[in-house]
Amino acid sequence: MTVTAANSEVLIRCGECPIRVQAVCAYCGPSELVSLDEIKSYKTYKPGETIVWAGENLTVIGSLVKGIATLSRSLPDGRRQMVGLLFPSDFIGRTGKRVAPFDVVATNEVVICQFRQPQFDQLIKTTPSLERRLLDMTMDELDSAREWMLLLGRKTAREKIASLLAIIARRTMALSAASPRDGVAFELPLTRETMADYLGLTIETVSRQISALKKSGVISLRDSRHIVVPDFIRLLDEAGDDSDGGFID
Amino acid sequence: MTVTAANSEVLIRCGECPIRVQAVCAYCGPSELVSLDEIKSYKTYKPGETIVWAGENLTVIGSLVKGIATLSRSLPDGRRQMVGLLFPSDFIGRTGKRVAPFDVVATNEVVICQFRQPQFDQLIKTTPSLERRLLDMTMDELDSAREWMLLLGRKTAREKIASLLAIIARRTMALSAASPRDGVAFELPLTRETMADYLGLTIETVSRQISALKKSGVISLRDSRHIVVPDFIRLLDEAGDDSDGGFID
DNA sequence: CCAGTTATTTGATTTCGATCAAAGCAAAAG
DNA sequence: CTTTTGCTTTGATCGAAATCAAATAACTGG
Repeated sequence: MTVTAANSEVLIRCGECPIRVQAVCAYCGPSELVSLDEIKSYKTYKPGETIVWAGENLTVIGSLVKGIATLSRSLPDGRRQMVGLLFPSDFIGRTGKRVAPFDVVATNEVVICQFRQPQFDQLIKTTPSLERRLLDMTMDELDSAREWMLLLGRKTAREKIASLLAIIARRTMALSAASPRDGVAFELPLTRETMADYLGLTIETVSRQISALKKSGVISLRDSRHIVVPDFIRLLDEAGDDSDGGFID
Repeated sequence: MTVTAANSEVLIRCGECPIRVQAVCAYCGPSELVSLDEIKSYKTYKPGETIVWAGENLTVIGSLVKGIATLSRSLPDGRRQMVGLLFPSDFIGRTGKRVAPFDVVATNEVVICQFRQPQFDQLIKTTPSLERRLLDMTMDELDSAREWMLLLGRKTAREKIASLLAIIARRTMALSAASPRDGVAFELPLTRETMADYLGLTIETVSRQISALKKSGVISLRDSRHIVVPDFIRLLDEAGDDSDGGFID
C-alpha cells in the first residue's frame, strides 16, 4: 500500500510498492513502523477484468499498486459513463458501505494491495494521520469530479477532447519538468472507446475531433496512440477553461 | 454548526441550528460539551448573493444552518454548470486549500455558521470522530457527484428531468413516509434556469421536457413550481436508471 | 391597479453530435 | 503469408437539443 502526500512525501509503503520496499509511516514519524504484512494480501487482475461490480457486495478494500483501473457506471441499456481513473496509490473501496456504487475495471495488468475490512478499519482508527490523509485525498477527488461535471455538462466535443489531452499532457510535463511552450509528446493510455466513455461522447466523435485538432495544428499524431502537443498553451486554449480541469490529477 | 450522521443522529449542534439549541457532540458522548460559541460566528446572506467566488481566496469555512446554496463553476463565456447543492448541515469550504474551486451562491436567505480556519483545524484535531464523520460525508458526496456524472454524460434531456424530479420527490416522500405508489406533491425549490444549469441543458429544453412529462401523465402541474407525481415508480422508470441517482441525498 | 421586470412556455429553425455504414490498418492467430 | 479480429478513421444521414424569436404568465414596486 502506498499513500502519497500532497507534497509527494510517501506515508506508508508496502512490499510490492514500486517505489520502495519498507513499510514506514512517515506521518507518525520514521520511528513508527506499521506492520502491514500480516493484514494485507496482493491480488493481480488481467487487462479488461472487472475488479468490482457495481451493485454487488463490496468486498475489496485496499489500494492500487500497479496498473490503471477505471471507475464507471452503466445504464440498463448499456450506455456507459466513466467517473474516475485509478492510478497507483489510489484507494479502492470505502469503509462503511456494503454495496459497490461503481464498476472497477482493470485496463492494464493491475495489482491491488488488499485488506480485510475490520483490519483496515482498525488501521485507520489507530492511525489518525491516515484518516486525515484519506480525507484530503477524497476531497481532492470530489473537486476533480465536480470539475469533470463542468466538462460533461457544458463543454463542446472539441473542448472535451482538448481538456482530456491537456490533462494527460500536463501529467507528462510534470514528470519531465518541461515548460508549457515546449513540445510535449505522450502515449494515450486509453482507447478511443474509453475516451468516449470518459467524455460522454461516441467513438466516432472522439476520432473526428482528434482529426480536427490535428488539422488545426493543435496536435500531431505519430500513430493513433502517440500525441505530440507543440504548444501546450494553445491546447489549453482549446479546452475552453482557464484552468486545467485536473480530473486525473 | 450541525453535523448529521448517516442514521440521522445529530452530532454537533449550534445555537441557531433549526433542530435544537444546545451545542453537543453526540459522538464523544453526551458528557462532552463542545464550546463552539467562542470560535463560531453567524453570517446571513441574501437570496442570489455570492458567498464564495471561485478562484478567490477561500476564507469561509463552516456549515450551512439555514437556506439552500448552490455550488457551481462557469466557463469564461458564461456557460454555467451547477456541481452541488448545499442543504442545512452541509459543509462549506475545506481545510488546507487556499483557493476556492467553485462559486457558492445563496438561493434563499442563507445563514452560515462560520469558523476561523485555525480554530476549526484545532476542533478537528481534537475531535477524531468529527474527522471520521467528515470523511464519510465527503465520500457520500463523491459518490453522488459521480452518479451525477452519469446523468450529465449519458442521459437524455427527458431522463435528466425525470431524474431530478425523482430525487426531489424521494426527499419529500422520505419526510412524509409515503409509499412509492402514493401520489407525491412538492414545490420545486429551483427556477428553470437553475434546473438547466444543474442538468447541463437550456431553459427551453427544461420547460419542454416538463411539458412532455405532463402530457405523458407522468407528472402534473398546479403551477410552474408545484409538481404532482401520481406514480413514483413510473417517474423512476422515466429516469432511465434502476437506482435513484441520489445527487441531492 | 398598473407599468415594468422577470419567469416560463411555445414555436420555428439550425446545429452539433449520434447513428448508420463502410473502409483502412495494425496486431495477433493460424 | 493470409486470415481474423479489434481499433480507428471517414463519410452520409438523422435527430435531439440548442438557438433564435415571440407570446404569455407571474411577480415587483409604485
